[in-house]
Amino acid sequence: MSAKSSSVMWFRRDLRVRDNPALLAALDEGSVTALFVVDPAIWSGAGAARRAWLAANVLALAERIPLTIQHGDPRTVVPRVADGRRVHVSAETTPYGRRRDDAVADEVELVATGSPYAVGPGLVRNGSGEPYQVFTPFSRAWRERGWPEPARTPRSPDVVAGDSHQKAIDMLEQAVADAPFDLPGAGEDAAWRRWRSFRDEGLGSYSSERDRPDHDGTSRLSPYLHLGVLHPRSLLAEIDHSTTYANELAWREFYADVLWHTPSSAWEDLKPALKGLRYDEPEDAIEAWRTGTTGFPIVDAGMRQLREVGWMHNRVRMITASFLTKDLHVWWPVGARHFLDLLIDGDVASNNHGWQWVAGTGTDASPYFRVFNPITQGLKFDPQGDYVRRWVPELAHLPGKSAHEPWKSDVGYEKDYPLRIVDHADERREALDRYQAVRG
DNA sequence: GTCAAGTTAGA
DNA sequence: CTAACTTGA
Repeated sequence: MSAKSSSVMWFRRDLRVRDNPALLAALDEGSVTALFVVDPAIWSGAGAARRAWLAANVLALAERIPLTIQHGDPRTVVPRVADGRRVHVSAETTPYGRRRDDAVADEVELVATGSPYAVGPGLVRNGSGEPYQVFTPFSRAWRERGWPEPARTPRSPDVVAGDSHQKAIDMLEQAVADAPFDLPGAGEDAAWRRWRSFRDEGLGSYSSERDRPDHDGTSRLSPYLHLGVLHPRSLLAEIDHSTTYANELAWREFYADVLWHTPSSAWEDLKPALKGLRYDEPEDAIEAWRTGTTGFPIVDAGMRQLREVGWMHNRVRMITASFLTKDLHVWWPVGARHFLDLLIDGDVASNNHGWQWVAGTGTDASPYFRVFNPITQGLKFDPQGDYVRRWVPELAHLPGKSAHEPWKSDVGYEKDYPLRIVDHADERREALDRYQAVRG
């Protein structure tokens, strides 16, 4: 392009300046209007913590480059701001994002460069050209295919200030003020500090420590990856691709790929095999699950961690999800919805397919009869009971692993910890019976 | 330590 | 045909 002009960079799930190919593509055309649109369709459906986390990261980006902040339906706001100019984006791959972008592209020239993933969803195929349905072979092919090097960081990006909507800025600032608890540090610099600290101190022991909810052994990078404050390619460039952490990033890419091929799997069973399964709607028990008062220590600890900090250790996500679906026989979207309302890293692809993995309706040739035992899982992964005591004050007086089995202690219930709402052995059999019934 | 058990992907 | 699969009893 010879005569440099002007374009728009519309930020969505890529709230960063570093390693942002879409931003570079926009800058290649001349001066850039950097736009963020507070979309009521997303904003009104998000809980206070998710709104605060998004707002804090948008405002952090606005401190780095002049950001034009607007509010309203992107289908009308983006064309108005563009005013005939081209609009650059990172490709969005979720069902809502794709519908929205298709609609916006009817009104403006929308140019997609890159995506929130190292390998764009849809690009990894098996030998027959079909999408993978099982993680392990996907991850092998994903590694073999590879991805580009990180994009360069623009030194002094020519971003020009535009008209912001004061109401939109007020909404963001109010959301940060209304944060229900302390959030991680927002913005790219905080994200990179967390990455470097994890890379230098946590990566070596990650494969064994990641499964321990009582230790700080996870990366805690998911909230940044969720909003694109970090790009996974930036991280992969600094580590060995055979590491367990790279494999966890591959899970994220796998689920995005699955959702790309089957958008309906966001809220419906991916595999129809269990369509006829009988589900319950036990309102009181579901509420006990949400509030962390089921009487199963590891389940309650996880559910309270979720409410209190907007994040839950992944091992415990699986345990609590198994409890809702297998012990309470509740359809997985009920749990997926609750997680998405509260998790600051809640991502429709990873969250909902993780739920389907547990429920047995998802990918993976996983046995439908997999039922987590909440007590043995607790004893195995929180062997000293530290995690349970940290999140369940009614059990804080029980020493060591006895916190996992208050029913075995004379003083187990003296702080009013609730009795177990179900018998796990009974409900396990019930779950297996129901699966058998639909399989004939 | 062994078995229970379903599905996929690639040899 | 066989290995693999965030497991439980």
